[in-house]
Amino acid sequence: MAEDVKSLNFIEHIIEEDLREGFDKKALRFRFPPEPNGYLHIGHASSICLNFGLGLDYEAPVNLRFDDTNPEKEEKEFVEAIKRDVEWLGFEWENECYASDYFQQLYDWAVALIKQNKAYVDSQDSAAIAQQKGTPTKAGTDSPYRNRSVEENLDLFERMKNGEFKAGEHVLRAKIDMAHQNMLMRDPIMYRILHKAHHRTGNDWCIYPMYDWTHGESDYIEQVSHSFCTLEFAMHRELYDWFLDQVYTEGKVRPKQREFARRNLSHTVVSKRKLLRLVEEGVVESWDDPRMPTISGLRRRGYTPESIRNFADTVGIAKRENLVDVSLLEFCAREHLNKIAPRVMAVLDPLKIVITNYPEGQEEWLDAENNPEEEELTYRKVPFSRELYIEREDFKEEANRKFFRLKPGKEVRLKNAYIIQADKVIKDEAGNILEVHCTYDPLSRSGSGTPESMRKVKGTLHWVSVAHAETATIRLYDRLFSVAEPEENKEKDFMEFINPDSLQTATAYLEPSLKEAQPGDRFQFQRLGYFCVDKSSSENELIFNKTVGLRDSWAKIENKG
RNA sequence: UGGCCUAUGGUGUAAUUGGUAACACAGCUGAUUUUGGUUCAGUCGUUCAAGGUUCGAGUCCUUGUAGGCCAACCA
Repeated sequence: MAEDVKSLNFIEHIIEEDLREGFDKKALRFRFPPEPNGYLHIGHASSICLNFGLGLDYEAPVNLRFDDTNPEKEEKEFVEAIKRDVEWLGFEWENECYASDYFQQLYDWAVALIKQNKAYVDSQDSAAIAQQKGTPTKAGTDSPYRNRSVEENLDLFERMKNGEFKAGEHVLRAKIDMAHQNMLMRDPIMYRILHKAHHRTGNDWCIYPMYDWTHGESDYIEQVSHSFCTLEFAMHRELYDWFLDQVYTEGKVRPKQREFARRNLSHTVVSKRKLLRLVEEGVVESWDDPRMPTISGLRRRGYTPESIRNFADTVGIAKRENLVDVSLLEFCAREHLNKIAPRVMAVLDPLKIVITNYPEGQEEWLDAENNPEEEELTYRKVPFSRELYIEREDFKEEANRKFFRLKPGKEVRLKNAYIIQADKVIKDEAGNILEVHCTYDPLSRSGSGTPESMRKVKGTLHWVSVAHAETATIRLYDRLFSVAEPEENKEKDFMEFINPDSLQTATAYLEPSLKEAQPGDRFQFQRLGYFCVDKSSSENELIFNKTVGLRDSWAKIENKG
């Protein structure tokens, strides 16, 4: 049996090679390490899918670890949001970990480093330290405090911990090499003094460890075998390894850091700082505004976890610069929504039509298919009557042969109902079309099996009975930025590229079955797109968010003229 | 001026590790269709450059070019 050779990404290749070289498969362990200082976005989703996906593939545990070493920016609110997002994506973590849980261990190790004369307390300000750092091409110079005695260092460090100094008075630095080619190795800071309450440790500490000192050691404590991060940390790897060397004991798993390129999505930005600006400057309503590339925004927009996971898988992972087109994300949304979203009829831009030969006051409840993709077809009832709304753009007084919708003297089918023909256009004095009078073929009812109903008619329109229509507010979203790479132009602020029409609101008329729709429910408004009931929707006001439109080949034909 | 990383269709990734460059999206044709949706069929187009090793190079070597990253008491 020819086994399908599954193509692997470079990270899987690394793991496979480690396994081949004798690494115990049972010792495989991964982690997803967000800093709880903002909301997760689509870029994080890639990382989540990567790490948790590896966990699933290799049956290895994956920890969710909050990298909470900076009490100035981190908050519990973000911890909760992050947990909710990871869960929503459908992943389960083995342990919920916090770097702050390791503060004591980290401190003990730091003391040990001081005793080995591998760390020292520097009492200069940050400007002086930066000054001595040198440049990529010029070696740095030693701090005047570099050769303090072990005793003095121990004493100072303990007093730092005890809160005897103000922020900025001292730092603890690793003693490595001020002339090192890698600037990160030029005596990196391990601890700084911060008199700030931490969201978990409260006021227990007033010294906080830096990222480099914390991250690798946390991986080690958790016995993470493979620690994946983005490319900008590549230079940190040397330091990661150096710190690990200081604490590593033979026989334990030695974590391995490897770097991948972050995923960039076209027509949006995904840096926390920039997303924050969008929120703070009111460009969007909140972090979970459906235009935001945050996971919570995508959720509110109507994306499914499956579609996001599938997107991440399809995009893959590598080490080169990239810009993934949003159209791929949209494809993934449609692909899944097409399978699961019930079809309904809604008219966003109504044009009234009157079926003149349909008896006044009469109504019929017709069968409408819920989803043609389902294995077993189910139906609901939709009301038909003399006066209907159709989409304004579905009628043209004068149209060419390619326009197979409603036009004078030509037949179209009303979805799930009858075949009609336009007879007369009623206009106001300004020439605006007020309504269109039509006649229907009583024998052409859909599903009736009559020869009339089987007639081949080119166009099929969606419609809603005026008398039975529910109204709803519809939010139509477009790309937040009008250019593919808003951050590309270094001279211009990315905010200049904001698409002013990223949100439009409309009042729609819906078939009555939608009255019961609940927040989070997703539908396909036939011929229009996928829509999701917003969380702010209520009994009094139904609110729908447009997730994504259907593929629109008519728009292409139309644009070609 | 230094170091590290990367380079495969328009886009994102693969290529059983040196053996016929493929998959998805996008584009374009056509078929089917009571959604101009879905589905199906077809089509377009790719190894940064120049040398070298080899029977054979996207893969290895050399040089070059282009892009990204590196000097926060951020992560």
